[in-house]
Amino acid sequence: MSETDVPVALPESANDPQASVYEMIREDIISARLQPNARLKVADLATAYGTSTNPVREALQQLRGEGFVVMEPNRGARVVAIDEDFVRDIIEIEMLIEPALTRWFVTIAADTDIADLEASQAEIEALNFADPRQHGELDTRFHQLIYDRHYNRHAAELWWKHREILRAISRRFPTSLSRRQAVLREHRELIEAIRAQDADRAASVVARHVEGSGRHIIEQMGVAKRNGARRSGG
Amino acid sequence: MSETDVPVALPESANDPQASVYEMIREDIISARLQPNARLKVADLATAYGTSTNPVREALQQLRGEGFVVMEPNRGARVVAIDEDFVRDIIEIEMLIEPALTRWFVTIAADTDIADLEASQAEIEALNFADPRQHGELDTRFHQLIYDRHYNRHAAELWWKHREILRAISRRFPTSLSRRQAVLREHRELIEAIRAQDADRAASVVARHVEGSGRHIIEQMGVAKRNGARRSGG
DNA sequence: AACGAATGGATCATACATTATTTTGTAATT
DNA sequence: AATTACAAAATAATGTATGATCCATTCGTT
Repeated sequence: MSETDVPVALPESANDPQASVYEMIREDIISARLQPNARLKVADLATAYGTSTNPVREALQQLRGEGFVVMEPNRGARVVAIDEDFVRDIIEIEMLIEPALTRWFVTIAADTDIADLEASQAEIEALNFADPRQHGELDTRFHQLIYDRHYNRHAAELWWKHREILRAISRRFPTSLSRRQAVLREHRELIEAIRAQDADRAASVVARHVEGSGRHIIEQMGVAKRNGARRSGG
Repeated sequence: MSETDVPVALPESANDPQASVYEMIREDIISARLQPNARLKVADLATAYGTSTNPVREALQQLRGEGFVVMEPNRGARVVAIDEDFVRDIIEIEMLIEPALTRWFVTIAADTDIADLEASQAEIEALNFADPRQHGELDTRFHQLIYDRHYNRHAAELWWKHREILRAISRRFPTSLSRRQAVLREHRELIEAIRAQDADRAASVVARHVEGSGRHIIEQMGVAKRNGARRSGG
């Protein structure tokens, strides 16, 4: 058997009969049920997800366009390696884009917008990280309130794409206590800066927020990797 | 017939028998042979490009991932409108990314790198915009010397994707004399800043370069649109 | 206007053909 | 015996063809 030729680790996110093949494969990549560098054989996937090969082929193309899958001509598809570099790359791009999107929001934010942000933040604080998955959704919604308002749909969609990847990765790891505190603090600080119409401050808070998020994810990935290596005998 | 239901304007970029369906459709979208908002019917495309439907469907998924095509469930694909907003969106993102990539290059550039840049610039000046297409290639190569060195492959690939779109659009329009001068001037200035290890200056030159490029494209698009409207009776 | 049939076309399911890659087996060479 | 070279077989990607099903729009009727 070759290098990382994962032995058909039956994916089985095929619970939701509503989900498309694309969504299921994507979910399985993100949740690491389909491991990094695993070969994605069309026929295997088709049987695993209970469809024909046609939808699988299209799903793989789509996933390639979104960066979840890499393909070589005549050699098929593989799961992209979501490693520290991958996260760092995305975070660096977000550290450029999110502050820019935030600046625009500061210039157009009305009282109702700020009220929405506060309501969203209140939900986050009420949940208090009890459910990682739900926290991820609330946190995403908080930032979405800011970025969805931007006229640059390309940039907003780029954020969304990156966000979904990062959220999915984060879901696999616990959030440290210090990171929890930082998240809440930075959110409050961001709302303050927006209320004060201080674009520079808002932008710098966001940059710090994104960087901290990335740093935390990468640290957690390192922890997981070390643990994984230790128990990889089973 | 519905709104923009382009009447099967036989694409026919099917000259190159080597090119994949994906490449041909992409080329036809970029060169506006497939017009904005045109419906992309799988069966039509298959016959037009001389393939079966399967490769077409896969190509469309890929193009969707790259933003050339928009799809609605059960309603198929359409060519995305490459209008002023589209260009502005991309340019704004590039105005964030390219300066950042450039800063890194300044920190690692060796004498040979600068020599490469100068050689590339010499080629550009020798051609002196005689062939728009070739100029586009040389100009792309010039910037590629800088960006390909970056460790952030995601960012570099994002640049490349955007670059190809912009280059293709530019090819449709002439370059004004003032823009030609600005391009040459800014390239030289960039080389100077890199040689002087002045990251700030290099970054600001690049930002200006990108912005000017976008402004020029958008102006030319406006000219073309007005001309097109006038002769749209034929 | 409301409703149901007819249509066009996307999407999905199969089956098969073709081609490129990888593996495997065998023989020749060192 | 180990290594290299190469042919044959297996594997899997890619392309073709065809029919079924589902969805959205159009059209005719009430």
